[in-house]
Amino acid sequence: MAKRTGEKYEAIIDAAVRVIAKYGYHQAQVSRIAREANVADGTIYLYFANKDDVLISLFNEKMGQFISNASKALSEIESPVDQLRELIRLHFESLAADYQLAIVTQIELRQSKPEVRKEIGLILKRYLKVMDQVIEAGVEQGAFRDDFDVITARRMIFGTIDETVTSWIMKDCKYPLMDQVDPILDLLLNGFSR
Amino acid sequence: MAKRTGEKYEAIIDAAVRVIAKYGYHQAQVSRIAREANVADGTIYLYFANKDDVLISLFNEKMGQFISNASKALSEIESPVDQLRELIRLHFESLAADYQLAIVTQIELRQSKPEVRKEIGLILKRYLKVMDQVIEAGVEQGAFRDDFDVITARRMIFGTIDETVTSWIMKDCKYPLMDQVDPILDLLLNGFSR
DNA sequence: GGATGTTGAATGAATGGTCATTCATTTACG
DNA sequence: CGTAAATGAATGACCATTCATTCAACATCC
Repeated sequence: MAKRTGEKYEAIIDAAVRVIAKYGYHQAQVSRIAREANVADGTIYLYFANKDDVLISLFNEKMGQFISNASKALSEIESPVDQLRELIRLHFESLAADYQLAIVTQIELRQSKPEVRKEIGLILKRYLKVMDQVIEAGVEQGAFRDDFDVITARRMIFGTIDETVTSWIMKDCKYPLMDQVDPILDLLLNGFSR
Repeated sequence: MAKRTGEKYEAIIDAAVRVIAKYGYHQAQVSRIAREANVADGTIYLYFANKDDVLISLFNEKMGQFISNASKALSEIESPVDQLRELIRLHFESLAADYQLAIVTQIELRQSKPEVRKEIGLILKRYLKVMDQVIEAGVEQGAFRDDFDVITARRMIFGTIDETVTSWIMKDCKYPLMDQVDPILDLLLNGFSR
């Protein structure tokens, strides 16, 4: 049991994204996901240990993909400012490209049980490390100030990006998320002060 | 039914905070809240329409209180920079003062059903308006730049504060949250750039 | 080549546990 | 007494998970 690959494995994960995005976390019963994947209820348990495992695997697959892409893309950029811009751009781009996934990761999965959120947190940590590296490079190369705390700065970057995406979804993605990249970069770099 | 005041009304809300903080949202059954409040299960339905109503009322009572305090305090400050500092300070102070409430509003209530979260969002909006006013005053008085979007800036402030509080809770409140006020204010005002 | 056997994937109806909510009854108070 | 407040056992709805059964594909032998 619990194969972790195959056509149906992916079909179930993709069905879960669609069902959760459409009906919300609390209405995403196993049987509904199964129906959406054209699979019997029991089949899900041949590929996943339980319902929680479906959700964790979903996040792991999608986020893991994104972190790999982002790491690689950033490593090919020299300038810390350009790295930061690209980080924001990639983050927004990946969610704007698949707004069902955006709803699921940004809104719905945050309603999951502690055990699930704990796993999600571990996966997210890998992304936060990438952010830290960008900031540290900027400090070392002298593009950024050296008198602030990296963790505080990273929380600011992540918090700002996260809040921006969440409001974008809450407003039904009515405006282009990508338009926010440069305004945010500007404020992060230069602050509000005149 | 559904009186919205009285000794037991408050006892139930406070019990809900304690139970949710201690056992988590998903283990906060009505009967457990009732027991913690020294009240019978059915009594809760004399004061609240249903379980969701307990959660919404909880947030409304606690957050409403905070917004009133903050509005008043800020109106007595002239300098926009000082207003922003005080906003951050009050936000952190109110959560550092009652870390059970912090857990509930910051972590647990975010797992609630859509209907509950919608109500919570409405209440939060009043707070976001206060933030907007602080930013607008800063722009008008020339303390802040006038070439950024107020909404973008507010998302940055709120996102940063929110993420900071969440990590503080996730790290079991091991360091003084208040220590973060000035570093955050500095980064918001001046940015990362050298 | 067709009859028969074997395997494991897939099915979906049935189960069991969990709670929110109700309401018949009791208690307290004026 | 009469009324309102409080009680808590009983109810019923919901849903993840199980597992006896079916099905499909391929192998083996005459």
